Amino acid sequence: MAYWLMKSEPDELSISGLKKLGHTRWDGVRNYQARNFLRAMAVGDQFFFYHSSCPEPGIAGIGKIVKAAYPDPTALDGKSPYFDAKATEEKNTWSALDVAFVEAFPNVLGLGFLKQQAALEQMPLVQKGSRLSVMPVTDEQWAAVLGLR
DNA sequence: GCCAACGTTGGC
DNA sequence: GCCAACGTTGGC
Repeated sequence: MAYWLMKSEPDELSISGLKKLGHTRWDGVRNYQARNFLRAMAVGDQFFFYHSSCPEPGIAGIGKIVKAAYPDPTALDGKSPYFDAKATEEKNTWSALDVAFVEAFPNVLGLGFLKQQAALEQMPLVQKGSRLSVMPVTDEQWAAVLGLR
């Protein structure tokens, strides 16, 4: 089993939103590096749910993968903000997967706080200029974050 | 709203 | 294949 971190704008989907839904499709990823990580995810893998572009950016909880990557339907949907004119039914570059709620942290672990943790300094998340929205998390980093809850 | 940093596009 | 211009991300 592998560990990951995925960013979401809470206005779009927050950890409490995922809790209410139970499970949902994770779609709209339009970056090749992030997409390749999506495709590497297996059913049962867990991920830190990160809130981005909001008043309190940080890790807000945990989710898990319940269905491995498949072609992202939003790329073919002209009404979707994630529509990609170059994508077709036969050749859809983009991937989505299904995730489920696991846990909401009692408090969001803020980005500033995470940056203070020596155990996390290798994470792209805390590195200057990094905009990667899906990234792997090592066993050690996973355990370190769990210890901060 | 600002802006640094990055990824993508497209002319050459 | 280079690289300038542009668009986007995301923290502040």
